[in-house]
Amino acid sequence: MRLVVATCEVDYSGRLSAHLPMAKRLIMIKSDGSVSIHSDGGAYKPLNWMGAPCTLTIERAGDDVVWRVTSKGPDTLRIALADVESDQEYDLGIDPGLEKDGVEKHLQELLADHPESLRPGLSLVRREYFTPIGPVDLLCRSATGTYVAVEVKRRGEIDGVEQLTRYLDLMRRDPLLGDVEGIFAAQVIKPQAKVLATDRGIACVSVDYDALRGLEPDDDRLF
Amino acid sequence: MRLVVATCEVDYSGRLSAHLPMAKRLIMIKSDGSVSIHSDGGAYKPLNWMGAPCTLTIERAGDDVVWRVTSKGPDTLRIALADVESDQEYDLGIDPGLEKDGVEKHLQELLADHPESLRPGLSLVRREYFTPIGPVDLLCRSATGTYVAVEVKRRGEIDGVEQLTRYLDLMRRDPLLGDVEGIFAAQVIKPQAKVLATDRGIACVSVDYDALRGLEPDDDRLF
DNA sequence: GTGTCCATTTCGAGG
DNA sequence: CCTCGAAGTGGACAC
Repeated sequence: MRLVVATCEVDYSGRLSAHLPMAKRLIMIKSDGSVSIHSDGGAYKPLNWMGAPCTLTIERAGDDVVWRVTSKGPDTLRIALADVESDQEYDLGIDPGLEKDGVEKHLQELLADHPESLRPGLSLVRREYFTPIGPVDLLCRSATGTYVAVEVKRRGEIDGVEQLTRYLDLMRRDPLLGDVEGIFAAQVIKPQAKVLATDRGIACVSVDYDALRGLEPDDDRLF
Repeated sequence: MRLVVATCEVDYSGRLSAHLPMAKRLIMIKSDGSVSIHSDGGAYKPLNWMGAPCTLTIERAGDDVVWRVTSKGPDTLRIALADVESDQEYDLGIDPGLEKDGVEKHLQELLADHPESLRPGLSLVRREYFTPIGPVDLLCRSATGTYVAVEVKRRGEIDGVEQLTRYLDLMRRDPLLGDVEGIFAAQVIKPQAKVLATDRGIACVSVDYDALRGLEPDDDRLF
């Protein structure tokens, strides 16, 4: 990885056009050739970038040095360097990578193992029940035999309600299923999503992730 | 901005749990306090990060130094530093900021100038036609006088169809408009979105951005 | 401030 | 390889 701190002016042309006036910034060049230009503010997103694969060519225009970064497509990044304050290269090697835990998939697994936590008497028919427009997270059945489609989200927002609504519309046309109820399950459900769901006759359940995890045998929790 | 290149081990706990094994990485600390940890691969997204506002406290555990970055909420980033290869501070000042041009808005402008490219005989009534739930990109009228609502997207996905559907539902209740047809226009329309649109009687049009631009007088294209 | 929608999204899974 | 949905999404604009 090469780190350059320099006063520079940047122009991007490709999917859109963008321009950065002359100012001091950090230019990060990864060993795969990708380039990103960071300011000292904002979140982690760089001001401009070019993802790999790409090539860097250097042009000299009088006192100025211009880097041109090009990809296969029409994307071009032009970096005009005025003053270079620092230019250093580091050998970081390949990263062992990130281990995650606690996303939607895990929540879905937990609920698949404990459907009764969503509603007493509920039993699992299958996970990822396939419909022509995509898989329903959980297909369950109530004590009375009615099918119940469950959409699982980490955060319950309006999109998730729309998604479940589409599934329900489709499933209710299937004579093999008959009537299908809907449950929208999430750790936190936003008020607007709750209003929309209720208006459509969809039940909302707030899921306690830690409590659910407590119900599990804790084989794979310690690592 | 402070740049530290160091062998480190990182743990994040908050919205999820994540762990990074010991390896050499770049740690970027911006002047607003935000921290991001980058490897020498992948796109611009860091492996771990903590957005501002947050506070960094330093703990010493024998030979090791541990940085603890905490936000208001439950988010915590724990960085255990083994070897520090470089640690430098730069004063970048505030960035003058990015100037963009040429996204969905431009596509909408082009289509507003050439509605007949969407369907022969179509004429523009107005751009950004306001409804209580948001603006319709283009309101047009067909040769026969029927109103046509057009939703413009760079990439046509299922969300866009939902959006147009909501607008159409609302507009069709307006006796002043009468029947309203829908056109979903995008540079590329995904198959699932096309299926949903068709199922709802919404026409799909793939837009050739470059061809449209060719129809324009090219005053403002050169700069 | 909250809500909503776009993004040069990035990232991962699955067919 | 593409397609799709999720993200600790981030960012901009409207209300």
